[in-house]
Amino acid sequence: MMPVPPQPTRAELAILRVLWQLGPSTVRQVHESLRDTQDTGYTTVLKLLQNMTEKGLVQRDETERTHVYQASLSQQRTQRDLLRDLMDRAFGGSAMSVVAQALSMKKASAEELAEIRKLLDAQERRGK
Amino acid sequence: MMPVPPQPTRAELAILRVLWQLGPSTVRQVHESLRDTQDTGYTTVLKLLQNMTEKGLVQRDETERTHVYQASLSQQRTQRDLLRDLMDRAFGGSAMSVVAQALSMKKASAEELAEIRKLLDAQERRGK
DNA sequence: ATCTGTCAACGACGCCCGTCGTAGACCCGC
DNA sequence: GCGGGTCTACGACGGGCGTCGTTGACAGAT
Repeated sequence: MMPVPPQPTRAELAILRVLWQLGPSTVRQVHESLRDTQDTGYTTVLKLLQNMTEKGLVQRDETERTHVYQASLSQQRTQRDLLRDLMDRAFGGSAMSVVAQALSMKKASAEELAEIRKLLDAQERRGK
Repeated sequence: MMPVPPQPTRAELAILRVLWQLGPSTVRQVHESLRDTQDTGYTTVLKLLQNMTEKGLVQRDETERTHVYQASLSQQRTQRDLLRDLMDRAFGGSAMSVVAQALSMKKASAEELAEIRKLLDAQERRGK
């Protein structure tokens, strides 16, 4: 039993995104949902999911003949881990630099900006 | 000549961080500066830098016997590229999700929060 | 001229990742 | 029961990455 699964690779993350969107799914479902953007063979998806099961990234229900996979960690949690990692590796651990870059990248809409302000308020309240 | 260099790997990014901090440096300098945190052999650093030269991630001045390396892209630019990539892969391209995660991760200091507000103001002004 | 240390270059290795071909198990309809 | 379709399992491969050993060139000191 792996206590905390390792970070997903690119291909693995693509699969996780499908699982988060669809919920518990079979290989076939994942493969077809992935077909739209990627063109990965069926067995490739299967192999990935097997590897991911071994790593603890997904959990497999094999009571039925066609196994059903679901992500072990929530999307939120995974996003947090990935962002934390990048923050440490590329931004010297500075959350502010990340925010600055993110803001400078895309012209956020007025609503988004307001949303962010709300987040700021909440954060400030929590901090005091 | 590579128009736009590929994304640096983990080890490569560690080296870039040193180059950004020290400015143009020799292999030895990079190696010693890296010694504090990592324990990578000298030849490993050399090999990495050679690869990175080939990829266009760094530029090499070989007029002197001991070559001098410097990063091709600025830290800002690289941070932007990396964050963009992660945003697309893990956050569905939503800058706001990234900001939210970043804020929720670390309790930012009051000064940092104020700084972010300033960024927001600037962004809003630019947007209109 | 020789020795010693520093440096770049080259080649090799082990590992992981993504990909796929193939085989075996299973189920269903005929 | 037999054949065709679906599914998992297994093994292999090619490429990239990080690591290092070794070699050869060069420079400065003795």
